[in-house]
Amino acid sequence: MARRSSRPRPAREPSEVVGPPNELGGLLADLRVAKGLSLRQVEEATDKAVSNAYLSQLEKGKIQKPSPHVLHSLAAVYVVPYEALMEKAGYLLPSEGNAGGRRRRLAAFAIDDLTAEEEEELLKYLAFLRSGKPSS
Amino acid sequence: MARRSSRPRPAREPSEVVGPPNELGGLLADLRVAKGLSLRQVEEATDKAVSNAYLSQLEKGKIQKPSPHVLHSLAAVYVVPYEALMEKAGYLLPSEGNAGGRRRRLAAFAIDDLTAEEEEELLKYLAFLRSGKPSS
DNA sequence: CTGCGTTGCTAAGAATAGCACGCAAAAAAA
DNA sequence: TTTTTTTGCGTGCTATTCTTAGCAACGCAG
Repeated sequence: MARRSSRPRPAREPSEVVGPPNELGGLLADLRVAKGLSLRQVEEATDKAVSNAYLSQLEKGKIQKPSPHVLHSLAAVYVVPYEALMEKAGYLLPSEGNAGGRRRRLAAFAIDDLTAEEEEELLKYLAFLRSGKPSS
Repeated sequence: MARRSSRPRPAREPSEVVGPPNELGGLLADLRVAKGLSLRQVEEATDKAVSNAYLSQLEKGKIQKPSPHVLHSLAAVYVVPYEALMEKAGYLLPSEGNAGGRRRRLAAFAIDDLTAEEEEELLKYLAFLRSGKPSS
């Protein structure tokens, strides 16, 4: 299997967000044992969102990129913050959640008060404005 | 700076992590058009991290759970912060990303690249939007 | 000892993310 | 016009996530 027809491509690394590969599994296992919970108890605590079998694979490092939905459920059971698990899974850089060092001045008008609907309307209008102009 | 407290807050079901189903596709399409980029130009801009074919399916709502890795790449191309796409994809609750209480009401989509004229046009349009619409 | 329940774990499969390839239509060039 | 390029989008296909059953080992009554 895994027979490539032909890939002359230099096998580009997708340059991922970041990621320690296997440490997540051990962390999840430690968290569970620290809470004194069994695999099935965790499954029950997540309201069947994470099966005990899948959690086992997760802890043994057989899953490389668990869905954020799973991480969120587990973060709720073990009390750790969701961000921490996301970071361990390689979905977030160590301090990516609150950069804020960029984008300043132009946002000076009322965008802080935008509702989601207004945001989308503005975006569509901007798309219309620029529909013929490649920037720069 | 007057504070608009009359934001129509959409009720949310406390069942799932979050539940905007298909809104992500339209948002991504709007962002791309607003930048004046084609599907293949975005693929190129992400350094082949997101194929044009997949981006098409993404914009048409055929993909339900895109990987955060994809969202990260797209957030880099369109200037929108990573958090925003994660939230639209249903991976984050509207105020989950920042535990420090720092409220970064983003909605700063392509604002970094706005020209002065575009900013003025947007401001006018926003004024128009808000003058004609009662709060739902 | 023989059930009976719980533990972690695995095998096999269903479901889906994501990509390479290619096509029809629109746009641009000739 | 015709030809070429670019556009978005559909079609297989692979890799991976996640699920449903089930297994072997353990402890504890009876």
